[in-house]
Amino acid sequence: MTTPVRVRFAPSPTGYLHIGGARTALFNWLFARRNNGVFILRIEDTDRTRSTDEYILAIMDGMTWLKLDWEEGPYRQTDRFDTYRSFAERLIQEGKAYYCTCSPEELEERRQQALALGKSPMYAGRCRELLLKPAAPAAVRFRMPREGQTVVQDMIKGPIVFDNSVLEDMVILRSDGTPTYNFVVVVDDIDMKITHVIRGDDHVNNTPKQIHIYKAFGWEVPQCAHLPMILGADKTRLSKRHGATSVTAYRDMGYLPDALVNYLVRLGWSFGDQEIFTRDELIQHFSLENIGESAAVFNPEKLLWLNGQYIINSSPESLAEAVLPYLKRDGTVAEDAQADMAWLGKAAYSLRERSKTLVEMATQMKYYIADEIAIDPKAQEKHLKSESLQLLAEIRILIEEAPDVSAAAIESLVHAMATTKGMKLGALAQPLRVALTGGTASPGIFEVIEIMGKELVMKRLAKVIGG
RNA sequence: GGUCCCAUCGUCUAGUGGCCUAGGACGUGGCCCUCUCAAGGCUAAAACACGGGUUCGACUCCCGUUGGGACUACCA
Repeated sequence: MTTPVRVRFAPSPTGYLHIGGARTALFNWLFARRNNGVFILRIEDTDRTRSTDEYILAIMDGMTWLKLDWEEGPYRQTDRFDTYRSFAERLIQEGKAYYCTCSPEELEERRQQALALGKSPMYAGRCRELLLKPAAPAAVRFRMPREGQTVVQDMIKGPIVFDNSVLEDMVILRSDGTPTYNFVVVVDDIDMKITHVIRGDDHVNNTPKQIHIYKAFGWEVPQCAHLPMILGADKTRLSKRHGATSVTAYRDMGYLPDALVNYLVRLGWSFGDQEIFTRDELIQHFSLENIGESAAVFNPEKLLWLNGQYIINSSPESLAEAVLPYLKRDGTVAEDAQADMAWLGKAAYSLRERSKTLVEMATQMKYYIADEIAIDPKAQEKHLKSESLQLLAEIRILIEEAPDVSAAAIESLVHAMATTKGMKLGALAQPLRVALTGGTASPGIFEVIEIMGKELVMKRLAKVIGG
């Protein structure tokens, strides 16, 4: 009987859910699902000046959109300050932590001096042996061992060895009594019985410090797995200057959550040559062993391709659902309109191979829906000359008199007309396309006619031909 | 500066000592299909950072160099 897997995603609410955070959340979620474990959301808001409720909501919104559901939480660390203080108190009692009255200004000054001398800027331990009593403005520092080594057994990178001499006596309680990150993480992970800590590898240097806190309390250290970073095209850590980095920005740009998840999971994880996975396949195949060890560059073009693949493989029903919000956002469909979802599905489905995003799809759908369309001047110039207009007039009569405007029916009519005139189909199809869609690119023109319906087609032709 | 991590096509990656004249995917070029644009099919160019070992044999193991990244707060 093994202990049940419990993992957590622990973002700090100082910004929206970004690409890197989303991938960390995703890997935790996948690991939990794969192992029938529990996925916990914990908000690390001990920095009260930078954390906001708005960001907490935004993070949850992002996770919900990506369909990363959690069993427990969101826990908020600001709700747990009493717990942290009592734990810290215990450390002080046992001499494992001590009061420090050095002011931030002094510390900064000493750091600069050390740096100028080419020495390590870490806290030298001035108050370490003073056995100070709790004075008004005093921080509490953890007493790190000065000798020996600490080994982090990382599930992705293998053993990582640190000399204890490089470990700083870090502050665990600020002088205002609030706890700091490296301390609360450990208290919470134990309190929440976390079995596996899966996080970004920007935390590896924190890990040996945290290990000593576990030990100070006599606790067992969870398994840890440090994920490689996600980089921008310039190979520096992905940030705002690399363009869109928040998850919701991708929603706004018309990406499907499953596509983003698929892209993110393949950034650092692989399963042979497979590129596209269903959620179930992901859960089934996911394992920490298949995670790479090197940082990965975020490639928007591959994400775009994947999104296109997901759109192509979507059903008409799900496309209708997915694209509707964008149609409303554009004002193509009225906010309060009762949409004909079956028709919408058919229209969206016709554009699935031509839309890399839902935004592109919604844009193209305008010509199926709008009363008036703008005609591209270049297209008009090329395809709507007077001879073309005459042909269109003939086609207009053909369609007018047609008992049904199914793609097949109209196609055979127009084909026959082309044959009679000894013309190529394109000579008829292109003017028709420009007249109906306003441009030179669209789905098969007969499919377009079927979807538009006779009334709208007649209207568009009348507009172009005149009369 | 110190500590730690990393190193296969431009990018994501497969590869766990011989299966590699290094495979797949995105992107790029060409061809095919075709009423347009796509989608799709076929195809081409494109990589084991470098130097030492270990071994009968290294992309794979070890060491070093170089390069990149992260951390180095009373931020998380």
